[in-house]
Amino acid sequence: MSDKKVRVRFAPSPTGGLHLGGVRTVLFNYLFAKKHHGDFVLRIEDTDQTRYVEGAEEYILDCLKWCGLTPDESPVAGGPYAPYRQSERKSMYRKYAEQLVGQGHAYYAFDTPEELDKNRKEIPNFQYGLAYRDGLRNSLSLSTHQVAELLDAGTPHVIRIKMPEDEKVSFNDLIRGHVSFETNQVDDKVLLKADGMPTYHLAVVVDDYLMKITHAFRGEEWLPSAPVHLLLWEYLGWKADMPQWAHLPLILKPDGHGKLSKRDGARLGFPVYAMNWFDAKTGELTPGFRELGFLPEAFLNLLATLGWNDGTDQEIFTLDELIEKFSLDRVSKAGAKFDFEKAKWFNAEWIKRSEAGSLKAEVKKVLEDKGVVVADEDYLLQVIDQIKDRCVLMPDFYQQSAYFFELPKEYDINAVKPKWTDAKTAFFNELVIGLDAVAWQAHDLEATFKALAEEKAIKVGELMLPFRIMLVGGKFGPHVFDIAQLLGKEETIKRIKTALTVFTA
RNA sequence: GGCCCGUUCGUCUAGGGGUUAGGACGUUAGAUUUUCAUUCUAGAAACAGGGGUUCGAUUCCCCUACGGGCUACCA
Repeated sequence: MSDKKVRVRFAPSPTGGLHLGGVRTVLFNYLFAKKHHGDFVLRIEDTDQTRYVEGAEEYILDCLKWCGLTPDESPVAGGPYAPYRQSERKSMYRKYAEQLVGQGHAYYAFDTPEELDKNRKEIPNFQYGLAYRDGLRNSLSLSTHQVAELLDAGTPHVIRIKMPEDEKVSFNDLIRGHVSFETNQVDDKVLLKADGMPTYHLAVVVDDYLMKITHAFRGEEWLPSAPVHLLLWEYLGWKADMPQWAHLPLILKPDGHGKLSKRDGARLGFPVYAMNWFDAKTGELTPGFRELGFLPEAFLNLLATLGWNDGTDQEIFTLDELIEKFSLDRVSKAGAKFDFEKAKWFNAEWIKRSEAGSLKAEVKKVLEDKGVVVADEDYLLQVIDQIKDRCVLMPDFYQQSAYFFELPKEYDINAVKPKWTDAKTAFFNELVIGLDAVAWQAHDLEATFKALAEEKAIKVGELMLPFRIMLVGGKFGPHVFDIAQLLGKEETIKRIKTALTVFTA
């Protein structure tokens, strides 16, 4: 097994938006594949036609693209093991299910869903298996003749695996170590549905085998069905090719307990999906990390450290670093509660560490979406350098930089008016004149400003805030003389004059 | 209920038979920033409980408790 080329797959069901945990599973798959110079496959598990959602597959592809986790093989990229949608592979599965029936490891079952519901309701701990299968309608309990008749009549039926009696199924999970199950406790899972589609259980085994998957990562919620899959690999005669399993810890709600769901996001005010997801049926929009203003690098970074660490104090990792350092044996076993505060911290760190140039396009979009005209991109770059340390999410760039591009929309008048004096009016009137002659550099501006203050016998501290409000409109932003320098002489003077009329009105 | 998995500061985690149990987010207090944020410094804050094993357990074993997952012709 170890000499085989590493091949992993992400196998989502196209039923809606892509959850945090889903992206983390993709990430771990991707990191593992790249680290071992293997292939990363995207396989769409659309075997449940009743749950199919229009646009979900495209959405998943878009998410992967945004994250930069491009599959080597996928429904759109194709590949040597196409097709990559299980619905298009439908015809492949039946023969394996029939093979299992022939071998005595599976059987036909004719019970209707209604009958089974009734049993579940009436019999405590009912499960279709050892204890009850003889009393139900299937090819184990019925005579060969009866079964043939039912089959000939086209009676709807499923194929179920026959769990063996008194056996222990165990395997070595890459994250959890030794895990074992008693077969008597596992029910006879459906392998092939009445509509001819395989269930996940059959499809995942058949496709992992056919696609030569070497390592299978999935959420911990799959652990209970692992024995079914193990047995299938064995019964189908493929045991030597079975991938190594790794069941990832779950991502939990920040408060209370349980798996994180999109409802928690709505309830607690943070995104759960990677990108906005619009449900055409309900008209409901579920917000995403991307639209909220997360950088994909930060998103990946925070996901990577949710359940994994490299053993050092390092917390900020680039994708390349993650590929280099990732290791399954450093993935923790316990579920992790999602912490949105820390998620934002990751984003702020990434913004701070990013070059203005790499932020430019996204910042420009943020500003233009708000109606701010960005005419000069070099100017924009300088603005970004001035303010990126104070932005946590990308939309913060609007609030933090709009005044660099247009007159303040409003002035924090309460911060200046109560203490305003005629002397200050005189100061700023003279400042306008004085400024006109200054070489336009922050430190020269500051010197001129302070000299004039001294001459007028006004404390500099009394003048700094009004000056800031004049240029910015509020009590925030970088050093005021840096702002003035960037704004330019003409604009600065204009803003002083404009604000003066407001302050003295 | 049954089965499976798990359990170190509020949260994410490091560590591992002998440590002042480390880091990060958040939080508190200071410093810097004539605004705010950043930054810096300091502080509070954890080994679920009970039995073993051992000279010595937070670390290894067992039990209990608690938490989570699964228990569909969904994935």
